[in-house]
Amino acid sequence: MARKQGSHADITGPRLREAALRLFARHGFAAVSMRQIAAEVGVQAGALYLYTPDKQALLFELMRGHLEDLLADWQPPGGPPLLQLESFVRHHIRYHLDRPDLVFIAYMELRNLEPANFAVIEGLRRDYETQLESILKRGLATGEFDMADTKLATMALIAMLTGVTTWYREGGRLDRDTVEALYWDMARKAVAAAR
Amino acid sequence: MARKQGSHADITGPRLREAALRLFARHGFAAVSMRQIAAEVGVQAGALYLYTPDKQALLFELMRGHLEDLLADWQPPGGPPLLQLESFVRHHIRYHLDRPDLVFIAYMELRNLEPANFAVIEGLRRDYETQLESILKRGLATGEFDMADTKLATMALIAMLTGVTTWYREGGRLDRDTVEALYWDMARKAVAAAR
DNA sequence: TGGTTATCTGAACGGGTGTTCAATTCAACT
DNA sequence: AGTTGAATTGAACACCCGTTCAGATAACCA
Repeated sequence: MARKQGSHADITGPRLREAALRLFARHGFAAVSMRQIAAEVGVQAGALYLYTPDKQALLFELMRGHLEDLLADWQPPGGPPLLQLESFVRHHIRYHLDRPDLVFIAYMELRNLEPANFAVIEGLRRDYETQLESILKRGLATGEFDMADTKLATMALIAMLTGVTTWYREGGRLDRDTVEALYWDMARKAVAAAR
Repeated sequence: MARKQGSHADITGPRLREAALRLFARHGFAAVSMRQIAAEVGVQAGALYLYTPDKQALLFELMRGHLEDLLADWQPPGGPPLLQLESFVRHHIRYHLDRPDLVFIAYMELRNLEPANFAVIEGLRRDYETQLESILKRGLATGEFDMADTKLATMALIAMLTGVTTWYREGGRLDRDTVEALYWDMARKAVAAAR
């Protein structure tokens, strides 16, 4: 029963990535089989290999795409470090709330990447962290911020912000704008210089 | 070749839990087989079932033990909320730095718990979060703290603190006491009332 | 209308999975 | 010295894994 209506290649490809993303996020990479993904797509397992060389590449491409989009989607605005930090924090929260599944697997499935793939992903993640640390360093220099160690502060802030995906649920008690504002408030205070 | 030297039951049991903990943390629950664990213990796979009813129970007991220990190990001291918060934060950092593998699987393997087990673990985790939130609420009442939402602040602080396990390495640039002090500094500022 | 080709099926491959259990081994006790 | 029984082996069970590929299908092109 192939080729039922028009070419399926441009439909099955995206559907494969969507199904893999959802299932990996829900059950974990190792716990999901190619046959489960195929069933979700509505196809036999063999057909998936027209669209991905193997299961590992499926995971890697999802993570790489996510991190590259994250990096490309934010450019530091001009202005004082405080304004740059606000832009970074608000963007981080918004971006993560929009893509909970991608964020989830990008943090959870690092262990399941082959060494070469892991190195690429880790590099992209470090690039992202460096963006934040640069802001903190600049703010430290101007005296707007105060912290004993910019690297630790970077990790602490990113962990705090990324944690939003573990509890935020659409339609819950707090709306997205409020969540964004409250995280920005805490982040700002955490690194602020005493006035 | 059984019973080589003395009774092995009180040796194999703990070794099983240690091996499972290490392997689960390193490769993930779903990616580790009972045969791999058995090899680490130095025994055939069948023998593991003298010490655990099944693989799921192995994971569940590790997580339950960790969270129960975490809850039992800290009692709020008397005194003002600021002092209680300091005690909580410092204890959290110390406890997590001492048990990186347990912390890791307790956060990463929730998806692999059967529903009944998940409910237990989630309850324990909520109990722990409630301890922190109580402190924040009290400090908000006394005016020592200032935050718009205690629940969000609780989640943000815990995420920030727990994140220490993702980057801290023994013998690294910062020692444990410094790390503890710097996290306490950020946590304190993040919820502090403007002076 | 007939041939071409992208798309997919369905079976197969070698191997791994969690779990069970009869049989075996051997320290300890009588 | 003989018996007991805790501890373990090793084989077996039924099933699932990622991946490959010859063959079937059907939309498109000449």
